[in-house]
Amino acid sequence: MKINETREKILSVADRLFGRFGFQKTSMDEIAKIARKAKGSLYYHFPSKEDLFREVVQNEMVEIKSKLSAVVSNSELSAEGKLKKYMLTRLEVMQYVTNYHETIQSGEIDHFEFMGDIRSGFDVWEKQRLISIINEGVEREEFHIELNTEVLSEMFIMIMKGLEIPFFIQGKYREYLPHIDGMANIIIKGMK
Amino acid sequence: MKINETREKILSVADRLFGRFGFQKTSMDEIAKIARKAKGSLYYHFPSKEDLFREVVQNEMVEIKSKLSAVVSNSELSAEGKLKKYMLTRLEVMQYVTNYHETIQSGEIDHFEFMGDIRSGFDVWEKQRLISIINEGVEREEFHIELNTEVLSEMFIMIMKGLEIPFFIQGKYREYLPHIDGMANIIIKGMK
DNA sequence: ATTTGACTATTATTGTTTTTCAGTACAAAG
DNA sequence: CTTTGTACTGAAAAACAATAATAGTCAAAT
Repeated sequence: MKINETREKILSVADRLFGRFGFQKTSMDEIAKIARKAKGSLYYHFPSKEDLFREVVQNEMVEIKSKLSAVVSNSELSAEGKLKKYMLTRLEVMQYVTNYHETIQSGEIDHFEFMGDIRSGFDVWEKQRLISIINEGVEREEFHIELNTEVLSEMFIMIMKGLEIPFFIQGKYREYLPHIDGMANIIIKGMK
Repeated sequence: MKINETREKILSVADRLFGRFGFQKTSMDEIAKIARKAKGSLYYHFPSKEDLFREVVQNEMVEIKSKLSAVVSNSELSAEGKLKKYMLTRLEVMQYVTNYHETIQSGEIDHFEFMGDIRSGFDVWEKQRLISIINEGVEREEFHIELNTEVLSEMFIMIMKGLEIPFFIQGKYREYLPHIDGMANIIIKGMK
């Protein structure tokens, strides 16, 4: 078995278990056992449990960005379509990145400092994508905005972040979902 | 000392202590001691600790509704002005109703069933006020909405609720506040 | 270079004892 | 009618100690 296969196996099992039981209630022994690897192997590939968790979360982040990038670069969509699709995709994809949310749910958000780094890194990334969509809309004369593009994208992020908690933590995904499109419509109409 | 003075004294001390330490970590003995009343007096006026807490929360609810009602019935404001002021006032006033938030913060939201009643009662109340503002705006031809008034007010509530968590639990009041007005502007512009 | 499983020091869990606390009872007094 | 103080109970929580689980190491094997 090649080195990468072991690594990937560990990561995939860790992803599943962390996602199901959270960081605390998943032991390295359990990961090792289910991945059919010796615990020593885990520590050969990852310096610590926290580092393994970080890598799992980072992989989920790559997944999120990839899905959202596909929306941003979809040339078949208008700027308006991109904004709407972005919101929907974000909500959808966030529902499945369980490890990313685990730290938020478990009270101590800042227990891992790297979560702060990842989060703020994503904030910067997301802001740039939204700015790019909005600018595209302005260039194509789809949007006629009065506010600063930067402020506008911050607003969008604020609303989307605000929705994360009722959607996932409080489990109102199904309850709220039907309104997302109408909400996006209002906001976008306000930019026309 | 009149009967109501004792009652009020107990309520005011309970409000302070519950707000500071939460329901669990505030004892009836402590309330009695600080209010300079005998514990028997507390149970003469309130059947149980939970009932006392309920009354404290209900009082906060009255406070919230009173502040928001003032906005809704302020004849000097346009419908647009009312919507903006409503959002700002709601965020502002929520910051100080600590007991109302206590149950949200402490994980078990539905620990007290009466909280659910109070919350959903407020939801109904709030929806009606927003509908009334929006209808007023439509009548005065300030707004030209395409969506159902009811759905629109739900949207507003959704956004405002979404903001509660980052604002109070995650303490981003100061960080987000400057953007509220711009956000309200966009949404309102989308209704014109 | 990788993988392994026994080994240790630390942390978490469990079970037990002690203390705290909600709620009651009541006699006395304003 | 309202308030007080004291004493009480049963149930829940805090403190503590014994036990088990687990993060991380390492020497030997592949």
